[in-house]
Amino acid sequence: MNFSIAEENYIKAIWRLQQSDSNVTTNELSAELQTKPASVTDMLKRLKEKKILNYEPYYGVKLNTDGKKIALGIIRRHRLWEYFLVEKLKFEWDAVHVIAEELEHVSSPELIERLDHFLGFPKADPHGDPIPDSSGRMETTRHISLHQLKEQQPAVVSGVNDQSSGLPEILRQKKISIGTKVEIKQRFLFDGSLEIKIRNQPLITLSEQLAKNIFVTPL
Amino acid sequence: MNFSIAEENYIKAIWRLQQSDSNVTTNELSAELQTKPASVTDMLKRLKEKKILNYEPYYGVKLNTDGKKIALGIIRRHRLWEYFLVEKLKFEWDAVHVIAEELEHVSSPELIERLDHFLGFPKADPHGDPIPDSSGRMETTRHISLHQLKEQQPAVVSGVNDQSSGLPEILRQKKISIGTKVEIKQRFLFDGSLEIKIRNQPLITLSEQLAKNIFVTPL
DNA sequence: TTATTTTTTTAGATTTGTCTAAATTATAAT
DNA sequence: ATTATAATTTAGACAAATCTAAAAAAATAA
Repeated sequence: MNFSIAEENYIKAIWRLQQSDSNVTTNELSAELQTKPASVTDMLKRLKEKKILNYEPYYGVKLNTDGKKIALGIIRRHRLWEYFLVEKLKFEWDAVHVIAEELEHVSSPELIERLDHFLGFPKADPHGDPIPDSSGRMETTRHISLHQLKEQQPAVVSGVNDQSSGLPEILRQKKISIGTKVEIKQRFLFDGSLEIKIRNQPLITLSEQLAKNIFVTPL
Repeated sequence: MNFSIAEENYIKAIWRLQQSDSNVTTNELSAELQTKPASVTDMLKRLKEKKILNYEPYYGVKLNTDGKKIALGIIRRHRLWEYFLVEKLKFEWDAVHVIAEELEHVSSPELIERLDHFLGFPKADPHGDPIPDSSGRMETTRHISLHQLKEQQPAVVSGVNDQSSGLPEILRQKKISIGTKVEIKQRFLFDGSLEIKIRNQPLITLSEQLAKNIFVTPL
């Protein structure tokens, strides 16, 4: 079956919300996609017709097996293009998300297989998010946000939010990148800011906002 | 101003037809785009609103200066992507046209400038068609089809039809590629077929159909 | 030059994806 | 348990891009 760009965007959004939430509501989708709830309802009815999700009026929506497979195909295209944009075209990673959102809808399977090969079958995109293989399998790097990390618990930076711009600049300044070893030394309840230790450098301060956009894997 | 994918396809089609025809008719466009003449009329009225072409009911259409600039931007994107697909992803050139028709609508100017840089600022796409620079200028390689070449007139193959599939296979077999020196030795009026000479090889026969899809620059 | 054919446009309908406003259902609060 | 609030759906409208059928204009042929 074939999906329009609008449909693909809904599928992707449902998949993303479903990761944390299992059952996705109309309002959540409406916020995620910047459309009105009424439009979401319309689209969910159409996608239900296409048998890629379970939708019960008033009770939210969930992708079925087919729907998840389609979603992972879109994610795969998105992340491969992001990798291409950063590795080959030398974009900063905060600039690539918007462009990849367009490229991901180009629908030639052979294009994607060749792109994957050209890029050397990367396992993760520039934000640290895993790239599904052609059959939809991907590493489940279960990372949490640095904000959720326990104090004194060593961890490695494994990703950053792929939607937020301006992140590379501040991370460069703070000398944080994917792979950096970090540990929370102190947490201020007043503003949620953190004092963290990086290798043998002096303590640095991160705002709550920043810590929420950095993902880590505890060691 | 911003154009939809449908609008861009019309602009590109008008530009292409305008090359040989100056004044483009509704029916020509309808044939080129595989739509009904009535749909063409509708779209021409909308594009006239946007002031990128001159359209007089019953008297055809012509892109104005702005329209040509937009068209050349689309052509630029198309041809750069074709070059990428062949040179980097190792597609055969008859496979790339359809994919490039999708990629050409991805609308980030910075993407295209970086892609151009990454590819080394190529002057022509894999079919020999010149790539406009970022301000819309391009080499006017005035090539003619091999079918139109005069007998005994030496020429160099400078391009092939970018829309026809199966061409690389037959050209590989006949040992013809861009840059090959050719000369027509004999033309048969019966079926339009040609006997041509390539370097120091024995004469080979090309069908009229094939000769019409090969472009040459007379020497 | 008049009639016929072809081309083009107009009128009205359809699909996709969106919206607003109103109605309905579910959830939370008293 | 009833009411108020919040979430969701329905109904009806709209813009973009297409279509069919009919009307109008231009080109061609008798």
